[in-house]
Amino acid sequence: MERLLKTIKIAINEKIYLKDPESSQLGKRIIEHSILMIDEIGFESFTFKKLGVVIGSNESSIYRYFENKHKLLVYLTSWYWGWLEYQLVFATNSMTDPKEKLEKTLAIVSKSTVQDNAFTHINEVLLNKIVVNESSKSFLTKEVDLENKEGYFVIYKRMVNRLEDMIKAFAPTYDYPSSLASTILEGTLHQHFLKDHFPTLTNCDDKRTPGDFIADLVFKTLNQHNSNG
Amino acid sequence: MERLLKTIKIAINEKIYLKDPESSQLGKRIIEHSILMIDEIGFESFTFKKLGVVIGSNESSIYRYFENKHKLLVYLTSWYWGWLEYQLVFATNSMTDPKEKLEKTLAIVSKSTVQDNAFTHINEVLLNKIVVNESSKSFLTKEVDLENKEGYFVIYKRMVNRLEDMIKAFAPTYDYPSSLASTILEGTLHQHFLKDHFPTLTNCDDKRTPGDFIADLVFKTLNQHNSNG
DNA sequence: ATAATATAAAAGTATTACTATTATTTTTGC
DNA sequence: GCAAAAATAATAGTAATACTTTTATATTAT
Repeated sequence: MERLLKTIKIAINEKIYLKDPESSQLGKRIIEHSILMIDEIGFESFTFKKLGVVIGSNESSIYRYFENKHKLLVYLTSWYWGWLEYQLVFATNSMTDPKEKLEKTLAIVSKSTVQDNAFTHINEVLLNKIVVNESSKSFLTKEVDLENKEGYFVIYKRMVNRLEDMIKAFAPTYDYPSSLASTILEGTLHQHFLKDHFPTLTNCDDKRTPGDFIADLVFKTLNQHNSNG
Repeated sequence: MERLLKTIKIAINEKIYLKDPESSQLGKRIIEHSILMIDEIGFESFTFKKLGVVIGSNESSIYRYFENKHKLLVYLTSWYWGWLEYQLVFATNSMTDPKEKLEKTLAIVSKSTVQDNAFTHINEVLLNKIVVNESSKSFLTKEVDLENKEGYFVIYKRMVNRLEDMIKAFAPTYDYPSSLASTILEGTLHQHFLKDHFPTLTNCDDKRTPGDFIADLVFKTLNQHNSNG
């Protein structure tokens, strides 16, 4: 998989950036260090000026890649979902049994991220932390409808729709396949957050993971549905 | 209920404000118009300066009530959860059947908010919209652990724990009562958001509500659990 | 070698998120 | 009803943010 991914590029909607950060060394440094910095100080405190200082570059040069830090966040989360989607499709493509396929899918979307060395300038473990802690801010804005229309969130939506399809294949008459799919993704992220900051609001920890909870929830729901109509 | 609530005050942790906004006319105007304004322009664009202009008061006077807009958001969401908690306890207190009680609870926490005239300066419908669109930003911060330790989120946590207790009463051996409880609250808000902005990611609309989805999810899960162990 | 492009440096602007000081108004305690 | 205290308003000021613009320098492509 590693070798294959080295030739693969996660395709991000061109409207999100002014200049493709994958097209230059500076662009890659922007991505690499924005991940480190947002993880370290949080999205609110993160600025292009501070980023410029640590990558030894000028604020104005960063503005030639991204209009503002919000679009950079949209880029980073899109990249993450594209990367996860790739893993998902790769791992489940050959599977035929709907149950196995759904199980594998849940395992992939809810597992703790491990470093993937295929993309040397992207730290996937930290990017996953950013998705847990910051990604809601990319769509909880007044501009969400406009940006959605422009296609900023297509990768995420495609991911939810893939999950929806797997749910339908396993339980064709279930009434809420897309609501369950979106709940799986958001719910998993939220349980990861609670595990780290509000342990009394979750039963998840290092032994019973958010993935275990979600798998239990999904299969209890769909099995009950399949057996009782 | 209306008359009773007129004598009730939602108790908010005193560390969240510098001066209790319920203690003066100016304070109430701050709350009233911050709700209108955050709903209208969004939390990012909302400033104390703009609020001062519309309430005909000075920026510096607002700073005597709240240190910054983040604490005001924490106050507003706390008030909302306290208000919902009150309705929940009031409506379910006399119930004895665990199933009925859980059903009623789900109905209350997931229903579309209607205006409550008991608190004249608070528009609960708009406040509910703010909770859907902005409340995640109150805890997705680098300061969350510190603020949690200071008790900023006690009301929300108490609400999740009440839900957890109802789940336990109905399904005493279920493994994930608090994870399910937190998923119910966050999931409901998220489905409301999707319904308004990403209709392809949810099956909920005006006919099949987020409440219907969540009730279906919860009872399918817990019934399956109760019958299969 | 020249032109085109990318990056860096510097300066400037409007706004934000405050703090501090002083003046004025309102409330309260006697 | 008056003085003291408290609350609010007005004004000014600061440092940082979120940019934009201009110009200079370096890099790359033809």
